[in-house]
Amino acid sequence: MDDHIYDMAESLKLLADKTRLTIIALLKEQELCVCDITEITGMSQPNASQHLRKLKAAGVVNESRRGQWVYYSLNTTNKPYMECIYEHLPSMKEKISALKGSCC
Amino acid sequence: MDDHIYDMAESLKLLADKTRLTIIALLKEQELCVCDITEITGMSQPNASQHLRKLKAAGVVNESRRGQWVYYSLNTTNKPYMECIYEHLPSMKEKISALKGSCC
DNA sequence: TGATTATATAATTGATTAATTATATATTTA
DNA sequence: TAAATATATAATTAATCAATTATATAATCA
Repeated sequence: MDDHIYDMAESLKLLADKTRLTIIALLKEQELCVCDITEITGMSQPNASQHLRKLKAAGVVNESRRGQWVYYSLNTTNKPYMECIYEHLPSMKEKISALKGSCC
Repeated sequence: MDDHIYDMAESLKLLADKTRLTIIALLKEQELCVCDITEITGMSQPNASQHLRKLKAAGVVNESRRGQWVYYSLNTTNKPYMECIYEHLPSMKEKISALKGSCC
């Protein structure tokens, strides 16, 4: 019971960050590569990479390399207590459709 | 949309802490005073007080003073995206029933 | 009123962590 | 194979934050 609370707290720490929550909101719409995420958000590439690594380590996102590009997608089946958070994220459709896609 | 994500991240930071999550799990069972919480968890009184203050400032818990004692209760209606978290907290019934209640 | 109990606040300390800068690895293409 | 592009990792720095210690406030009771 104590372990469960500890695990929940550790998982929630991952979501309790503006940058990672933005990445999650984007990936909820569709899978994206790192360069898409940096273009949409304006964050640096190393910064995006580090946050994605943490999310992947916790099983929140899945990774798949295709050629030069590494695509990330959201794994919504991972933690049931995260569902209501995913559900209440704002839509990122507009930001994604504004993608120039100059990298991939 | 950016503001919403920022607000969500700030709110989630409150829950992303083992100590506060434990307090929330306890208050989900029933309202408790500060001395109950310190007795059940073994945390220090100033520590409990500080965490409760943060939770109250965010509207996560309600406060009511009755005599010497200040009772806290969980405000589950506050943030809809926290519902699934509250739902998946482990039961604290056993710990609460083991209360000696030597303070209040 | 003075002592006791319950709770809150303030100051300090140590640990955690996000972002940046610099560099390394991996894949593709000329 | 060399150059270019995409991504990852490492090291550093600055900021945030939890817990402790010490002290203050508030309510009750003798």
